[in-house]
Amino acid sequence: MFKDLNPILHSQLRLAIVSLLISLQEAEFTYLKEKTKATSGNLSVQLDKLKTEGYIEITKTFRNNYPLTMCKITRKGISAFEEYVEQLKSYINPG
Amino acid sequence: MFKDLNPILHSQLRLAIVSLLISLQEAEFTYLKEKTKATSGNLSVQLDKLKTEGYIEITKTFRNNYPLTMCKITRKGISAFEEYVEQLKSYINPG
DNA sequence: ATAAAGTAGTTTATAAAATAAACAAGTTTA
DNA sequence: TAAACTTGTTTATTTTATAAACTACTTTAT
Repeated sequence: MFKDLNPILHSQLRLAIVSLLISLQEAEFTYLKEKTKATSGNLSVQLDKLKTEGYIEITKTFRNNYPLTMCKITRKGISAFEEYVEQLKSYINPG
Repeated sequence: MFKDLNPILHSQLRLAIVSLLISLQEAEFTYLKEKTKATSGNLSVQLDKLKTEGYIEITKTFRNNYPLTMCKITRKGISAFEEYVEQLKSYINPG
């Protein structure tokens, strides 16, 4: 009847992050922060969860002397997102 | 870009409850418990939250000597659900 | 050269939510 | 009349989300 919702994706901020990365492939920390309107701390924590789950990859470099954190969606992240959407449908669509 | 997700509905159990009530109009506590596979305690707490929010009405009677708790969706609950689905679309659909 | 302000984050502490365990109040069955 | 069952509620615990505080370094102004 109701499929279990992937708890990693069933979070407003993590869902927004993954949603952005799905369409962009990759994005910078600061870009994600601006688009999601999250605080740095919250974003940092949620990115780490997504990374731990293998849904994104994080690479740290420098640009113009400043730290630059790049986040990239993985294949696992993409299919988890697609599954999550299917799970949601079991709640949204009657029957 | 991303609409805020109604936190009352952005919960696996509460979403399942409301989803069921949307199609049935009303349902008994025990029925909801069976369909959602929730524990009684969890169901009790979440029904109370939905009631407090005005999304459902709860009426308590007896049937065959046993307590009978009936839950009914309200107009407010219906429109909150519809809004929630719209909010979700801003995450799911690119653009 | 150095203090003040800014960038880009991380870590830790607090608040909120979900869940489970324990309890209540009765009913039925053996 | 005791044991087991029904239908829940309340309280305690765990998990999760969020915010506050901190780190580390850079740039700008003095």
